Amino acid sequence: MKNYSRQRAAILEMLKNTKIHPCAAEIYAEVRKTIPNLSLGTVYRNLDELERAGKVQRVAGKFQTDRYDGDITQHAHFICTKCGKIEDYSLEHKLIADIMRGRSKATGFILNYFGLCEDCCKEKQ
Amino acid sequence: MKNYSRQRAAILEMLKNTKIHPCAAEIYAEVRKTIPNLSLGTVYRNLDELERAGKVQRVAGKFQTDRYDGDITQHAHFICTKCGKIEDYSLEHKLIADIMRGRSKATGFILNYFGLCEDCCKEKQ
DNA sequence: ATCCGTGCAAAGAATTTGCATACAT
DNA sequence: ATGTATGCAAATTCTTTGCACGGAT
Repeated sequence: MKNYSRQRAAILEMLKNTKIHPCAAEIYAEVRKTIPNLSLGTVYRNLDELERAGKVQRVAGKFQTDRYDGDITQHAHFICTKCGKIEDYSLEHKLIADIMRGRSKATGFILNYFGLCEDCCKEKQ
Repeated sequence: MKNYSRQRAAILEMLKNTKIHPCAAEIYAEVRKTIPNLSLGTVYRNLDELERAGKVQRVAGKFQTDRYDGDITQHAHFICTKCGKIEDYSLEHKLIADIMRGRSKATGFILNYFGLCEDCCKEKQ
């Protein structure tokens, strides 16, 4: 996938330079400052595209709106259960080790991993 | 919260007895076999209620539809990137340790944890 | 009698899509 | 010239909500 549209490049750029893990509407509002006639549909299409190309990741969570992260290195997220803020943590962070061992005050964590299930592995194609 | 409606009890029961981590529509279809005039709004209202009461959990993920889990013990999910199937794993499972150490073939994992961020901790109330 | 939950249908929010036009190669 | 991406608006999909009625305590 090439990045030859201004829109796509600007969306990717914006995601690389923010720490707020924005949703589509927030990306739209921000990039519109540079490209005023940007449309929301274009944001959605490009987020799909960028995600499938592995240049961006959707944050796994319990949001009512998809949130995106321009940092595709392996890291953990802390998600505030009150305000929804998302913070990045390295996997080596002490807090994470504490949580995994049940020694932290955080209310909980989720560990989800991805891959092909057995059935899908068997299928040709 | 009491469980004194047939509908709520049936929804909870269904979630406790399935391993498919269903979405609201799947719960609706299943419970309707027993309570044919059940409405979808009631399913949504009860899922909210049950989640807030901690009797059920929404699965954190990248779905386009919320998925629910009647197992509220701490465990991990394996999510197939092709068909979307969700499988349960205990946190002690060897595969998880392997993934955490980068020794597994799974494409990736996410570790998200929840709690109050600093700002929200500071707020009165 | 009171409170809470329900079914139904309408409303709302988030996301996707069709189409004619415009841009990149 | 050809591919692909865009803006716009309509359409879909998922979820929430208002309201009058029914069931539980």
